[in-house]
Amino acid sequence: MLEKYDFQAIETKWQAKWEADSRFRTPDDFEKEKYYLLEMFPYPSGKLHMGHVRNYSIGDVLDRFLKMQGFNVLHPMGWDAFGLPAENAAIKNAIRPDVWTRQNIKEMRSQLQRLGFTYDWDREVATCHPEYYKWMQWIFIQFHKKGLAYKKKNPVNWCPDCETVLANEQVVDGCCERCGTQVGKRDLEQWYLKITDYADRLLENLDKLDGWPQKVRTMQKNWIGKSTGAEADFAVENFDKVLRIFTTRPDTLYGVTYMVLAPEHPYVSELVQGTEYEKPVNEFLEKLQYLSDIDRNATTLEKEGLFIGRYCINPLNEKKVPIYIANYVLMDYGTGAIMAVPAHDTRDFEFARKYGLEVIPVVDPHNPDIDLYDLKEAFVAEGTMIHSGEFNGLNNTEAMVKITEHLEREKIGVRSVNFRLRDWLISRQRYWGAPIPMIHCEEHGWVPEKEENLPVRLPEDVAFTGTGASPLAENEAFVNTTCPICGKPAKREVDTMDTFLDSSWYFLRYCDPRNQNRVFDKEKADYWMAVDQYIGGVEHAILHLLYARFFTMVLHDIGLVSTEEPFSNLLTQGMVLKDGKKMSKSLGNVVSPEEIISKFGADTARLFILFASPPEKELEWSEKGVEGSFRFLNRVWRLVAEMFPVIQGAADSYDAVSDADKNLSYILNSTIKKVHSDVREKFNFNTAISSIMELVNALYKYKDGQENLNVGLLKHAMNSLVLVLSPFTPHICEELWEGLGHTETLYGAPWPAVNDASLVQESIEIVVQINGKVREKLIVDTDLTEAALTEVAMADQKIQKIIAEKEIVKIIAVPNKLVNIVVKG
RNA sequence: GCGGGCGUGGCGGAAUUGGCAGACGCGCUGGAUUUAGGAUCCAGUGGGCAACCCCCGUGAAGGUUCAAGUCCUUUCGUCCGCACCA
Repeated sequence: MLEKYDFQAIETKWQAKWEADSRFRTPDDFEKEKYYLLEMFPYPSGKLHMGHVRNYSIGDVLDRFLKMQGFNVLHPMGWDAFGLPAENAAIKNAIRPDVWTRQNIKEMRSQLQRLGFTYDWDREVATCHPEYYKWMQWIFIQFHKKGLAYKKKNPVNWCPDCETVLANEQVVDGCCERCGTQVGKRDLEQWYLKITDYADRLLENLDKLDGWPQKVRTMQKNWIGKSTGAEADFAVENFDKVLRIFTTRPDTLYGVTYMVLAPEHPYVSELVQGTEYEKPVNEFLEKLQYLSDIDRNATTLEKEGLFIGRYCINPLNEKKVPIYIANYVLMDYGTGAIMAVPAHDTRDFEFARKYGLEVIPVVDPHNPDIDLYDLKEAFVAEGTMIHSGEFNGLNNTEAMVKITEHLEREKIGVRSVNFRLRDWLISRQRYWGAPIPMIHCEEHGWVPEKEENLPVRLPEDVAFTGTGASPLAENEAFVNTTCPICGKPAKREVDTMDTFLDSSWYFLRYCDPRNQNRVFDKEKADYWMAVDQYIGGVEHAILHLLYARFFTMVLHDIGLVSTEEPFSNLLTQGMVLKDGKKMSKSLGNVVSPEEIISKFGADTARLFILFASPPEKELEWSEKGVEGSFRFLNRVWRLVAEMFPVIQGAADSYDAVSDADKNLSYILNSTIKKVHSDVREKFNFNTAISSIMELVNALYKYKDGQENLNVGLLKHAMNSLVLVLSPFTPHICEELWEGLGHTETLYGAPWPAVNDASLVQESIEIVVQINGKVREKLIVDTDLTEAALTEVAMADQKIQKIIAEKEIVKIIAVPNKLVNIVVKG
């Protein structure tokens, strides 16, 4: 064994050995109990950052730990390799995106290996690889067959900087999620996936995902945004069409005092044509066009509207109400038209106030503090129906049902459900993505490429000018093809897929990554799926996780896999901060993993990251903290090295003779137990590590404080220490394990057994309180009864002194914990 | 505005779920050893007090309880998500 803790030599040695022995390959052993452990795969941007190191260190501890528990663990890694940065690099540095990406993958793969992670590299996938995107295209065609992929012309979010469209989900505060540029609108014909068909299931299943953080479930729930209500038809005076509105409050129909259309509503121009209102309406529309989405959607935006000179008739009470257009009504939700009930809707109330519109209360709160006829704000809570004809006196929630039924009976409305979730726009006007495998034929329209012709390969000779349109459109050899149906000349789709499609099923491909004939084998997928533990950043709470759920459901429905939900348990790890801020180049506070590894080693880097904070919390990077972790590993190293000659040849078994033996044995066994439960049940790696530190402290104390060392106990303690520490810092532990005389590698060695007998203590310290304040601590026999405990406590001199002259009101005794004496006077 | 989380020493963070607040680590103070040390070891380290076996202390205020960091009510601060979704 080496004299000094030479982490560099040790880490290189064991990484090479693991690799040479193929230690991390996972067989499809259907007989064994499986555990599918997955961390979100990275985009190969060039180098790993600390967030990656944290994410993958968490996963690696679990892998190593679970292997020790005997599970067949699938722990794969791959690359989310399509995407814009590669293309930008192509434009900027005149390097091909595939070359750039491959270089980055190579670099990052070697960084991952330098951290000692247990990935099964035989299962590596890269989404930009034709073997992968072939099946991506195949899946797209299956979606198309099921009617879940369609093309539609629509105003779409357009990022002028990235020069591509964005899904609604990729627009953050009206800006491009990636580059922050303000997003505009463009009318384009684009491919969509019908995720809205699955809205209800995506929502309902959330309740079953109890292994997910509540926060993520809530975010998805809000994103899907289901609201139940009714649609109702309002006739328009002197107009042949009816206006259909959507409301979640059909109970307030009698309180309607005006109507509001989205300015883009298709009826608006007809309604004002040739009237004095035409001009102001057009001006209003024009003004609105100049408003970006960001302003248009802000709640702070002053509500503005315009009467358009027309009236419509409330179908329930025949009341004639004016029609407005206003900036707060959106065309792309509901029907683009609302009935306004200012008494019971805050937005309508605000608008009515501004334009002096009538307010009619129809729900009575029975609250003396609220003057229904001089409302200060809209009343939106429950109450009793008033001014509502035959519905008067009902509770308003009952009235909702009754009025909806009435609408349906009279054929003037229907029960209706609306979702905020929109269909997923997946076309991207970019090069570096999977080509959408569709062909346009003059005669047959859009036709999928024949499956036997997949993949539709990305051509390599493409010019990147950086100007708007899809680069593939310039490549005639790519564009010109023949119709799969009639064989006549036809043109390929030149847009590529949103990269979120690639990452929506990669976890399924890992189950059978080299399959040439099928997307994946069902038996293998059924064995491995669902992912037992998924780990990644919370920034993917909505997009990626929702899309992946959607894909898995569709693939389930097609019969490709039995699982409907892909991820049973989800852990969202916190960010890595420096000086309280997110590490970023612009702030200049980035700590590079490489630097830490070369200075302290991978084990220290992993240990610090796991020790400094629980995984789901933010982690504050601390150079001093890293040094502390390094110090601890050195302390372990010296301890084992010093004990090695002492315990050499001893058996790994012992009788605890002295009190010190018993004490050490107790600490040892409770540490093994605690590390197990901290890791397995709670992912509390920080407390697991701190208890190992306590064990090391106890071992130092034991060895320095004893005349007669119990060598069997020490041998067992050293072996156990190395075992329980190994998931966190595998390299040093392998080296120590070897030094302790083991010939098999530590990876996959069984977890040490807990000796329950050692955990039973003869005596225990209890606390004696007077009126809830600790006054004395006593060592007593374990498991004393309440009566016996009380007796011991009362007999104590100090306690006697304090309670003398006082009246004892009550005594509470909790075995093995405390006695509380309540006194008066 | 709505929804969710979080407030504990100088710092990162513990506390078997109502039972000794501050584990473990960082930092700091003193000492030992060393030619030297940013190495190692020992002791101390929430505040107050000359001192204690005393008093105070988990953002603030109130409550429940023999007992509250933990439960309830109110409130302040902070972070995150959604944000005119009818």
